[in-house]
Amino acid sequence: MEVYYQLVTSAADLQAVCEEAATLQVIGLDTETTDLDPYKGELRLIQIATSATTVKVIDLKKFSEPKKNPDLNCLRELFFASRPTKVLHNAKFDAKWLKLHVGAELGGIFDTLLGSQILAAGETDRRHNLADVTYEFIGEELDKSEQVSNWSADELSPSQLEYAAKDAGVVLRIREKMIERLKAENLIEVAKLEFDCVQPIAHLELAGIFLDRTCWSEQLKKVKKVQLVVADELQEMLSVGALQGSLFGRTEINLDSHTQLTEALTRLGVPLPATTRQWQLEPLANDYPVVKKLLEYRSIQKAITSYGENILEYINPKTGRIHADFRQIGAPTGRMSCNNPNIQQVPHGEEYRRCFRAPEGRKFIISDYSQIELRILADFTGDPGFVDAFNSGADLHRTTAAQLFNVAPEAVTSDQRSFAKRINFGVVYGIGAQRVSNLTGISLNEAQELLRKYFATYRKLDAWLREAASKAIKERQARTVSGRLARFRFDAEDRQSMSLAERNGKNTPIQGSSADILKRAMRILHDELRDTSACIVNVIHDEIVVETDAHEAEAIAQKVEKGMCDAGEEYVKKVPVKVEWVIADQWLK
DNA sequence: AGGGCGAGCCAC
DNA sequence: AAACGTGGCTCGCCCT
Repeated sequence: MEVYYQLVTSAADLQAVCEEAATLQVIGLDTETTDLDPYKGELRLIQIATSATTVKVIDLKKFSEPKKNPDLNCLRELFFASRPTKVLHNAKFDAKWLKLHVGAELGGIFDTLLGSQILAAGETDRRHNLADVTYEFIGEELDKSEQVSNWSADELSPSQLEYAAKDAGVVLRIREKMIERLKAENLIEVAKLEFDCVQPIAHLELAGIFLDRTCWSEQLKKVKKVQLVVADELQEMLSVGALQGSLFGRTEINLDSHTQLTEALTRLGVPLPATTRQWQLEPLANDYPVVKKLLEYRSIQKAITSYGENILEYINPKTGRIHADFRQIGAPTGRMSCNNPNIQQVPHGEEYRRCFRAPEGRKFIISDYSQIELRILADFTGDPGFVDAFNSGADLHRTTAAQLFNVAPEAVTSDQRSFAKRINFGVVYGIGAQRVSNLTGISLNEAQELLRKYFATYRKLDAWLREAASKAIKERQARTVSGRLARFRFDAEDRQSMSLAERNGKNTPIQGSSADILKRAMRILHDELRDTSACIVNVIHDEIVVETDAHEAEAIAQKVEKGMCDAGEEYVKKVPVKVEWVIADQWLK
């Protein structure tokens, strides 16, 4: 389809564009930049499609200091308003550039990337780049060859401008088709939830988080010292009885090679299980000192490789902070994922987390939902045991332990409580007797008996889980509280794939609803914190880390707690939603 | 040489 | 067979 573009280079033309756009219900939006990193490159073009075939291309090179330039005020107003709806593909990308380089925030986002992912509902074989989505929804090929062209040239070529204009126009046509499909699949609500979460995540990435380089290096130095000793000890133990070793000193093996390790351990007469995984090796540790040493080595090695110097390379030279990438729909359940680096998987140990800290004069508010998945489960199942425990403020794990062990709640030992806790959490994942047995050390028969008792205590919970499993097979899908859809693929001949689908049927609504609540909370907090010193700097599934000026930390913490509770209570009705927070200098609870 | 994949282990 | 769910990272090994 032919797209007509108008190049906008003057304040007067821009004003006219904004005035026209403001009268519309929907506009297409896209940007062209000279880099992928907004802290590095320049924002060159902003394309506004007033119709699928008419696009205004704003050349920011013709506007000096765009962030402060009053000529762009009309643009900032247009963008911030919830109407017209702004249609973009991967809006997070553009939102970051517009925020940083123009000082603009986008209201009323429709993101065709997220829409495509929502419709795919976890089908992993689907691609979601603009070319693929264009083909999928309107059946046209899209030429992306200019995407990587030189966007810093003084004068852009007609071909570049045409390409730029085309992308902004095509999303309008995709949206028309996409809305039909979202409606047909009952996915409008979840789409809105996701679209509203784009801007908060854009700000989260721009804000980044401060990592104390020195603190991290010092920690690493300590671990490396220990590692040398442990590696040497392990080599020594493994080389006993090696053939070539006697003449030329010790035979060194690669301790990280699974093959070499298996060989060496076998030679030493260690009865190796199928794999050398931690959980399989643990029972052998007492009888074989070499196994114990191996486990020690592994845990140190993990610390050095995964949490070593590499993370320091992610510190942005401009901001001195780490700006990780968050994938808004990272898992089929709707959970976010994070990489480059993954700051959702920093070890819980104090020595690591204390390196993430608030800069001078700032504070962290570390805030998390208390047992949100179990509360969601209580709400879904309406099981009186769960519901009453949460409503009365009782300790659910203690209550469960009392039931399982036939003792009064006050008489529950800490061992019994942690036992019950494991079962309660396990249930969320569709745990079976085998796993209970492995986890707790009781026999398979005892584990079966225990689960019978557990589900006899929580009858409605049992019924809900059974129903969830059978629905997963019958309907091949599940939904969360926001209506998010997850489709399951399995082979009716393959028991393993069937039982996986059943466990997914139980787990997806719970894990996914928790993700829904968190995303809703991010939106609420984004609005609540807009004109304060506070910003969200990390999000870890049920935890939100906010950074704020120290003087208003207490007030901000109150806002955060309220926002998170409100988000939860929009979806969870039968039990209260509880949020716990601390104000701290470091990422420590 | 470098991509793909599995093993192993970190987070929730 | 970890038959307890979702991710990402780093390593060795295999393949082209």
